[in-house]
Amino acid sequence: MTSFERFYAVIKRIPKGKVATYGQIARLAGLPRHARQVGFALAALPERARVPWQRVVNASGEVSAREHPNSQAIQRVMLEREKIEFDQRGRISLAGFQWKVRERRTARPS
DNA sequence: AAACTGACTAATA
DNA sequence: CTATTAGCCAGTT
Repeated sequence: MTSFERFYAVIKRIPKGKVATYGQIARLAGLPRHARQVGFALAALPERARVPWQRVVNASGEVSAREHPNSQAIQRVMLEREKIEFDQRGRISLAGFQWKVRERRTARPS
């Protein structure tokens, strides 16, 4: 399994209406400090893949810039369509919209 | 094989 | 709050 596929698997679990950061994806995939690789994986993502790539934003809660600015706008529209709100500066409140998930846990909490 | 390149981040000023 | 910087690391040249 490639690291890309591990990232995709995590991203697929992001619920509609929530977002996750690149670093968060990397950590959940078991590959800490691979945030940049996550972005790279998304850039390489084939259009046909059913991966909610639009739900991945940077640690500041904004849609990251990229080579083709167009898809950036598309991403925002897709998120707004999921009822995610942007402030005047184009940022999402992570406090309210970030996907919070329990990290892997080995022991059972009684 | 060495250099370059990011859809990144946390720390610092 | 914004701007800069130094880490980061696999895929591409």
